[in-house]
Amino acid sequence: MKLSRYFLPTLREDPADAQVLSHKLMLRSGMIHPTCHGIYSWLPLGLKVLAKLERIIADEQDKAGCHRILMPTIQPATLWRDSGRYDDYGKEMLRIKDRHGRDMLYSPTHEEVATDIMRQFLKSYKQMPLNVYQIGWKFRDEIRPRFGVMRGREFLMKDGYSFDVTKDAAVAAYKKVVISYLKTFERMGLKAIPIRADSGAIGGDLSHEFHVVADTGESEIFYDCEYDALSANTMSFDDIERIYSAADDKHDPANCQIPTEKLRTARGIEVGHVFYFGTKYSKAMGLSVVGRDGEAIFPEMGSYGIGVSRLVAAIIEANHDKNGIVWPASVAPFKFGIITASWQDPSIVDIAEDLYQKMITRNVEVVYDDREERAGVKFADMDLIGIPFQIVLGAKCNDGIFEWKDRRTGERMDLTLEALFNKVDENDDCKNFVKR
RNA sequence: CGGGAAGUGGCGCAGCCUGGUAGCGCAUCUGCAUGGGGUGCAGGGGGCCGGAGGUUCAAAUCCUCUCUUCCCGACCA
Repeated sequence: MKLSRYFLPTLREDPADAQVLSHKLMLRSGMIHPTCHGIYSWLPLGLKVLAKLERIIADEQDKAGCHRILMPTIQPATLWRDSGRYDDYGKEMLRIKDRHGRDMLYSPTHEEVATDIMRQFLKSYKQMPLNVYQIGWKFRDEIRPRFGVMRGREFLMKDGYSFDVTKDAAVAAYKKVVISYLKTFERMGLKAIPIRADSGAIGGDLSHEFHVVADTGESEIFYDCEYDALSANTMSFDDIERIYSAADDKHDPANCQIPTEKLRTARGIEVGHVFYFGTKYSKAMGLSVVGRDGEAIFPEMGSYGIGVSRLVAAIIEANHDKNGIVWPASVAPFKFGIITASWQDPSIVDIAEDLYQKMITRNVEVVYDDREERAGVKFADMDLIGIPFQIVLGAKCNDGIFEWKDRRTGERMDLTLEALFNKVDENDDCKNFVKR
């Protein structure tokens, strides 16, 4: 992408309305545009990041054996009357009427629709275990939307629903999702702490929240430093049950088992929440299958959510510096950036154009700042929008030398074209993605 | 909804107290210069001062109402 032709409305100053850093940076880098209170349009740069997150989430879900579907945002009230939640769910649920006067709603969550689908599909215990998920928009008419997409009213969520024959199987499905979530967050460059939680409006008796550690997090969390050393790839659910973690409302310093020197205190942003709630919905909505002995079985269910649009903000909260966003490479809108330090030297522009074309041909995610601006402006914008790897073309590129800059470390090195492409390949996990 | 604050070119702000018909920085456009870390100079365009009503010869400025936004509380991915 050439920046001169891109739709990237960057701002030099923080909008006065934005309070938190991620919101300021998302507005300044032209990722989002506020459409009304708590409702945002996603501009090209922001949408690219959302798509990256979706891709990682979908990949991990698929690996965990879940099946992607897509459910409607507008739903009939009848389904919610079946589950008993139409009257229970408060003003967060946006209620509307269609032209025939039928009660409809913009869905805040999808347990009812998922259960309804399975009422049609699930006939036998042999069809389970089954786990379906979607990545779709939700609407919750929050009392007080704030912090940009961190707490918007309309938000993108990955929500999944599991159906199992027995409680043991359902709990196993639950544990599997928890582990896959940890892998998902780790791939986004995030440190996520699972914390035992109340199940709230969804109901049920087993629930975990996932908190991303960031200085500007909304809640205070406490956890054993052992989490720092663990990798999601080797972690088991037993580790999660064994290792201490709690949010501020649950943490009791007097009864905390672990020694204070091992206790970590941090701010956390809740980016995921999972529930096991048994037969609550299957019984209420009449979802049953035939068991081995011909008996009726109400599937044991769980639901699993990741706040995708909130994750964008959470990643920024956890990855920024004074110059702007510092995207982890796996979620960056563009992995590589090309900057010409002088646009008036035609040879440099030609070399930049050539390099850009070569990278495009290799299907590399690259943004080329071809604008007729001072180098300083280009550097500032590349840093603001958080491009992880930046290639700078100066006088030395006439001798075949390119400067490579790592946004995270600030490290710079001079490379030949061949070395440059090795470096590009080494850092281009898109190709690895496809291979896998 | 309760408690605070604020609405003035695209963005950030000043002007308001003490009414006289709008200004600065950034952005944008033009020209010249510049060319390795948010360039310099000069010139230009763009605002019925959130909206409605009132007071007044005269309202961005004073009064009333209203809408919107932000912060604190209850809610949550």
